[in-house]
Amino acid sequence: MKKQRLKYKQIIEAAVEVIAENGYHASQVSKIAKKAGVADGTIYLYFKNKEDILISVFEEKMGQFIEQIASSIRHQNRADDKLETLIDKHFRQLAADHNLAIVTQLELRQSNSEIRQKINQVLKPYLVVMDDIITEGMEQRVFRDELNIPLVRQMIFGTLDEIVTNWVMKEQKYNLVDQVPLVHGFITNGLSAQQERGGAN
Amino acid sequence: MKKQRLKYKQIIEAAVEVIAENGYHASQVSKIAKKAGVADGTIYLYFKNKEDILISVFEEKMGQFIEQIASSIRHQNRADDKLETLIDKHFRQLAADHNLAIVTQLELRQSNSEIRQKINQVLKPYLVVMDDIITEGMEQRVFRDELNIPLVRQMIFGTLDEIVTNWVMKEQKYNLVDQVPLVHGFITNGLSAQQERGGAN
Amino acid sequence: MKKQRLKYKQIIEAAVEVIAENGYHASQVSKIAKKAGVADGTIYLYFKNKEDILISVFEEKMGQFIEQIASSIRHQNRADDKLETLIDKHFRQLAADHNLAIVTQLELRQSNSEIRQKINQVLKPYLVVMDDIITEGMEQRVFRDELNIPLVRQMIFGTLDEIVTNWVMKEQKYNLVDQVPLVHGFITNGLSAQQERGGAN
Amino acid sequence: MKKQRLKYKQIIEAAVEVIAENGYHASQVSKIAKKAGVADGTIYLYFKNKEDILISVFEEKMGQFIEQIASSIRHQNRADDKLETLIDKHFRQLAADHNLAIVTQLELRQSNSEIRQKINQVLKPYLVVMDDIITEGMEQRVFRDELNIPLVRQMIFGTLDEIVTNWVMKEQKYNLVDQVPLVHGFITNGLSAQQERGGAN
DNA sequence: AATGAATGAGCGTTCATTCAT
DNA sequence: GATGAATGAACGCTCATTCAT
Repeated sequence: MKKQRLKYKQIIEAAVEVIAENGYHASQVSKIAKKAGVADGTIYLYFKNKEDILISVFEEKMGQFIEQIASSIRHQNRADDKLETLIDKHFRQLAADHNLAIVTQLELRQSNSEIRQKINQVLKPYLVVMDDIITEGMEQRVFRDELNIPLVRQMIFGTLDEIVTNWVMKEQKYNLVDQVPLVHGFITNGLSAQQERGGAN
Repeated sequence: MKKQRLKYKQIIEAAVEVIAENGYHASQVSKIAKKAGVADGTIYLYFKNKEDILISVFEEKMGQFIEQIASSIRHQNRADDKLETLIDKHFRQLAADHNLAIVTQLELRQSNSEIRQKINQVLKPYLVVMDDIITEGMEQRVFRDELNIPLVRQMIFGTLDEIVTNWVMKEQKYNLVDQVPLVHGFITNGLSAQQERGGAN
Repeated sequence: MKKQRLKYKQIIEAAVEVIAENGYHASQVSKIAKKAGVADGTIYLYFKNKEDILISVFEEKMGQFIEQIASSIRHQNRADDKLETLIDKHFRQLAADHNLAIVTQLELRQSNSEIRQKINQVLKPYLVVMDDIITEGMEQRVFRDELNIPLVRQMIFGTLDEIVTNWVMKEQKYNLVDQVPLVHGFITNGLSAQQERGGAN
Repeated sequence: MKKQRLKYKQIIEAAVEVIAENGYHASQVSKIAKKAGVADGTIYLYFKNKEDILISVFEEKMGQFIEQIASSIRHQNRADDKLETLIDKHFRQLAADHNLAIVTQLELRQSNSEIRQKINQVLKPYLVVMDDIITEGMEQRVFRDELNIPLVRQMIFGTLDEIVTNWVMKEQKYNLVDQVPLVHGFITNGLSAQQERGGAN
């Protein structure tokens, strides 16, 4: 399995297109096979079952997605700069591939909990990247130091994810990357040393 | 239809239980009927079709959910107090009904886009509540005044939603309501008057 | 059962209308009840089951139909005059009640063989009327005398029935009664003393 | 679809048998599949849906039926000879295939109007054959020349159809083909040059 | 007599997966 | 390796009939 890389890739790409075009529930294996230019049975030479296709789509696409972000922040020093880059790359990559955005934000979420568990495994390295930024931010005293890391990471991820999902559902009518500074401001402010309540003095 | 409120409620409750126990895709109408203690056909005296059951579950449960939050903040004045109450009630209500939490955070999201559209309609009043708080916060100068309201609301909703989803997926091992102050702090900080970047050092 | 004649009639009339409007397969008992202005359950105080309604419709309507024809020919003497009257009344009555024509020619034929057997029982007196005309015609030497009565009756009935059915299916665009002389000519010719083959000239 | 002729034929034959044995309404797809020796799903590789099976049965069987009649009369000259052949072949073919006779005369008529419309389309060539004979008969002065062709055709078809239906309903107790001369005599007499009314005496 | 809420059996169709070629 | 015909389990919904009121 997964030997001949070419056909494997073809099927993955076909799956993304088919799911983006037809929606999760109307994406039959036979449609993916047709789009990939192979026979239905051939799919099963490269993937264990339909579930495996979906997870593999996520692995392939998210693997690149995460690596792209990780490598972009590698040479940066300040946690809040890293965070800004992370947000920028997160938005930029999804804005650049509409099909992928549709698939990851809307369609793949219709899969059953078992598949979603596995998808979460794939996301784990991304969460680690976030956790590291938070830790660094606390060390650098860029962020408050009493932060509950998993909680903060959930807040950041939830914020980014919801914004992208809304953008996809609004049929990508506006420019997602334009939102980066606002989002970054919101998050860094939220994480920085606490002011007195109510602020404005 | 929807005449005899009693049986209608019975079926709604049964649906929540069945979906929480079996997962969205394994929730057959016949299972719901059995759990509700009625015949399969009886379901269709109260609901147009299966889809209608699911949407009604959301309407009933989220209707209460939102109303509970809305009425709790009605008598409060400060936007950040309102926000704290909103977060508290949001978490508290889902923490109090584990089945409902599973259904809304995990299972109902597997529905097709048509159902999800309708679910989003039900959520709309909640988003309005949030928008109002943000507007008030700006007027009261509790929040910065140049905020992009829809964007901020997405960030708040995304934050809360992701935290609850994580809590549900972690099988509710910890106390969700305990997280309220941290989350509230994160958000109000994020929204309050901007400090110099990076703050402390 | 069949006690209070009023409601019984109401239901029969409603059934004809419902079947004519909706077609046989879309004529649910509940629709007939609604049109008749009674509760579903009331139907079963007057009829054993749905099948009984359909047969009763046929009994009521065809009873009149046949009686009308029988009484019209009673005072006539010549078999071929009787035949002409029979054809005329047959066409005239169905032309006068479009709903009935639709129901008897098209819709009731979609019933299963069991019901159709019973419908045929209702038709029997009509066939006897035809048989009597044929017998008389032979005695009067208006028709050939070696006729196979059941066969001839089938030919006559088949001829009339097919013509009416075609007229109904053509949505009654032309005048059915206008066809009487031609049909009568065809049949009496067919039944009269045999000429040499190829006939007249 | 309809590729591998063998299985297609198997299913058609199975459908005829199942319908003849069980009646139209008790002929489930699964029964047809079982009788044909294929899986339920296989049916749908060869037919669009159940309706398509029924129409195809009619197309296949009636196609042959009509072609058989058409080719038999092709080399004949006199219209009344052609008519006799038509009646003979009509009766002979249905007498030779009892299942087919049951299906076409009784069961398929229970189908809804949509299917019956399509069945009528299939019959159209047969009606054209009849129309041609009538036209020729008039040209050859074998028949009267003022005939209303569609009406005459309806009378002929109605006659034949009713005779076959009666024979089927009488459970085929007598020999259908024996009736040919009588029926032919009735029709040609009916169509030949008019004698004075009442004829013989 | 009349109601109408409740019942529950019954079936066409889809589609992931297999396997003979 | 590649094919694609064949498989068969699974389920939402309808509607004639009943029966407590």
